[in-house]
Amino acid sequence: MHLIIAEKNIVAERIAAFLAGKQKVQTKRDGVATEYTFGDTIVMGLRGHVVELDFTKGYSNWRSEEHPPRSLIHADIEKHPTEKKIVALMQKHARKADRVTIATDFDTEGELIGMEAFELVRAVNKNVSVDRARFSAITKDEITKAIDEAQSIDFNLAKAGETRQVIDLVWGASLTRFLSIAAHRGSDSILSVGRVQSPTLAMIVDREKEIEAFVPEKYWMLSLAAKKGKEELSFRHAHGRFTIKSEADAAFAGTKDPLTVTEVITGKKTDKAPTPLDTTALIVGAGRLGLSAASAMNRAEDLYMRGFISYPRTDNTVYPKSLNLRQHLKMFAGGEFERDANMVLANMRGSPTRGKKETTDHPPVYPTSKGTRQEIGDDATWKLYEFIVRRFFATLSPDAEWKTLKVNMTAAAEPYTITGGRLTVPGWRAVYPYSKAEETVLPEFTVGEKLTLADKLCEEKETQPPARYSQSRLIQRMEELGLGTKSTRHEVISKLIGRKYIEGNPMKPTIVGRAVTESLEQFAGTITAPTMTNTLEEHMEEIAAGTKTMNAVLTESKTMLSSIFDDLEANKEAIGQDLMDRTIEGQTVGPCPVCGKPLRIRRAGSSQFIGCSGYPDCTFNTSLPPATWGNAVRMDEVCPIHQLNHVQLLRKGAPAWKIGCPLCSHIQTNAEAFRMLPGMTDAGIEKLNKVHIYAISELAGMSSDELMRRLSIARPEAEQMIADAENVLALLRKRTELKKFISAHVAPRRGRGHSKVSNAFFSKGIVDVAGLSKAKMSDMTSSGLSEAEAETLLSEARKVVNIAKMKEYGVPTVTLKKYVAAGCEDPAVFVAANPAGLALATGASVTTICKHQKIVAEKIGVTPAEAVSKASFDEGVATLTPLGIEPEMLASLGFAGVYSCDLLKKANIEKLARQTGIDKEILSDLKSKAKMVCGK
DNA sequence: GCAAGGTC
Repeated sequence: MHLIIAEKNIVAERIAAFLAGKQKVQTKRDGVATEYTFGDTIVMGLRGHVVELDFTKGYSNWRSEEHPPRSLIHADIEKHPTEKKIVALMQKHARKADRVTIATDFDTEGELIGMEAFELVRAVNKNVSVDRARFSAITKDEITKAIDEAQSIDFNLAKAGETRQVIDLVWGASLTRFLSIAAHRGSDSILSVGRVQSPTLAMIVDREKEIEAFVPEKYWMLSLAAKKGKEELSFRHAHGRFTIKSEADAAFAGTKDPLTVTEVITGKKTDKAPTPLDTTALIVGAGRLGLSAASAMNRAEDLYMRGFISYPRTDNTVYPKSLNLRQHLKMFAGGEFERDANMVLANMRGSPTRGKKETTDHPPVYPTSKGTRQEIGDDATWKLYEFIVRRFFATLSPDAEWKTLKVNMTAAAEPYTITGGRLTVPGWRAVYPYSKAEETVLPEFTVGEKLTLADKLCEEKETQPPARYSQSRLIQRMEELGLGTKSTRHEVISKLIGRKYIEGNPMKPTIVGRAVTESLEQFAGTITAPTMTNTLEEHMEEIAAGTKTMNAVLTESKTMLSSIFDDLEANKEAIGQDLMDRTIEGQTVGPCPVCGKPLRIRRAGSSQFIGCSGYPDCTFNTSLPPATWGNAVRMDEVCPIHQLNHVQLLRKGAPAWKIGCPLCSHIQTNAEAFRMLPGMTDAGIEKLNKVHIYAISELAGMSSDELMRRLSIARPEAEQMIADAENVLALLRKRTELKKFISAHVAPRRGRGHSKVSNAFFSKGIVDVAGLSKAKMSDMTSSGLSEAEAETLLSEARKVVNIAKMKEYGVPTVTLKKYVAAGCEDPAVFVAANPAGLALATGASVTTICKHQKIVAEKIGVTPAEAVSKASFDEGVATLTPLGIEPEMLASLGFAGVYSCDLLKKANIEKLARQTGIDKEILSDLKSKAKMVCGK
């Protein structure tokens, strides 16, 4: 049997289809593992790497004394299967195979993946012959030829790939652990370091520093408006930017009639059609459509898996010869792009455009089938597909041609100029609207022609700092520097965002990102420079060429890392302290208004607040919504009044909740409460704020001496104020209680939140649960509640009030709970209830019940229900036992005063049915049973 | 819990 192993399922499927010819291919799928069988051949796909490198067991504990970060440099490394199902399937077939062909992608990583497969195959079948097929396009001819002329695995090339794996793991893991431990960072906030991510982060940090250090310079631009007939045209001064004001002024003064055309230059310009799409160009194009790099790649992956486009991870910018371009244009017949496709077919350029990079593993990204808006569904994904289609069209279309015109003139002695352009041959631009071509059509000019000066202008401008990186710009830079690969660049950006190293769009570093970069630059500069990748690649080439061994390269790399650790360990305390000091900055929002020490965002569990770092000497604090609404983070904006950084709450998948200046917001929230003080005005509130009293609770808790001193007022006034504040505070507490009560019993609806209902109640004078229990129905329905909701709320409120009363009268909590469960929390209902019924319903002793009823009855001034003695109750209930009555029914009977066989026999069925709600027939049944059981 | 590289 011949086993063919491809890098991915989709390639396996196509290899099988090509090789099977007319034979039928049998597909067997088991989760992620799929195999394709025809004749004596099985083709299966891997999922890229199916094994992973990791340190041996003892190194998994980060804080192990025995294995500190440094020890990872020389730790043993093992390979673990990560795709167990696929490995199992491969080994199952390998056992029976007499030929195995590795058909992974034709690049370094593909060779390594192939070697991994080889090792797994040989582990179960020592003698099987293994060969390697290399193909640069997945077409029938290429594949057939590659399998027929299979070669052997290039172990040197694979070893080169493995060297990269080991170096990345050792450097990344050891430095990540060192930095995280030094800065006391936990599992959710580790400080990661890597050969690709660290230089990428450093680029963003560098750019930010350039922007900060930028000093804008003034310059001046001169222009004039000239009239030609009725048309007014704007000419620029030929000097361009004036950097010296006096020169600009002189030129401006010299700009006057007569205006004379001195030169008319016409020309032609070719506007080249764009080149085929590689991954980077795809991400850049998607960026213009408003997609992030990660979103673009996810959508492209989706389009690829559904067969709409070719493989989206490619560095190739040259279409392979085997690709039938005409056929791919014809496939758009009958669809949305038919007209454009026909136009391209009719005017196709001699050969398609080609970019600078040509690789052998995958073609450039192009459409592989016709999709409709409906099929593709998602709007953004459709736009991406359309872009790929139109780019494909553009690469097959003729270049565009422009006719250009440049007119020079003088205004007295000052030279001015204007340029125009007209698109004479639209070419590719007719099918590719993504880069706009602005036409400026100028009228005809002749040399010596005179124009009239209509206006002149001297604009003062400033040079601008360099722009922050957009995601696509950064990915372009990464590619230029050789950082990452087509498949990983966008992931690196996502990783930096996830580690909270960078934020925003365009991207800027966070304080943490900056601190980490600067620490690394100082102590482990190698890892922050893109040259580490370049050097590694050179070494890999040498290993592949056989001029260097893997071991030699690893030893050199490890020696270098060891000397970095000499430095790091010697400065461990300082590095850690520095990182901690600097990253705490992110939690600092500015000076405390009371004592001037820094205010910090503090967190304890899910609650968060802003507190003074001078605590406990200074207790100033402001509240923040709990972290379930989002983590509080500092913003760059600073409040001009309080010099505090603005704060916002960030939660995944939700828009940011901007709190603004924490003190402004604190003052605003508390102003409402202050206004409840009798005679309080806005000016009064301001006065209080000025002496650092920001909340009513602070005022209520203050000593009169302290208030007298702060406000310079007399004692009676201070005492009055504090008393008023206490009253307001008590009222507010009741309100809070009412709010809680409402949110517990009223379901929120769109447009009717809990606070809306609460506020409606407050405005009607209903401020607490006791008030609610006596509320009028009309007040409740006009507060936004339905009648049914109002009924429930009312009865719940009464219940709460009644329970409170019962407690107050002296009914112990434990028993009270039982009475509540039996529906007897209303004191009036409770005292009137038959003690036997209560005893049966609650299980409490009848004596205790009578005692409680007596106490409560006295308090509310009524006579309690007739007492029942323990003896008569116990005896009576015993006589009922043989009847086997359900406990619930027994209680109902008890409440109606029937708790013995005798009482049952004497009962009036009509009346009993009304009292208990039990069916008459059941009752008479019981009664006759009672007569039989009890006799007489 | 670390990296970067495959692929889904």
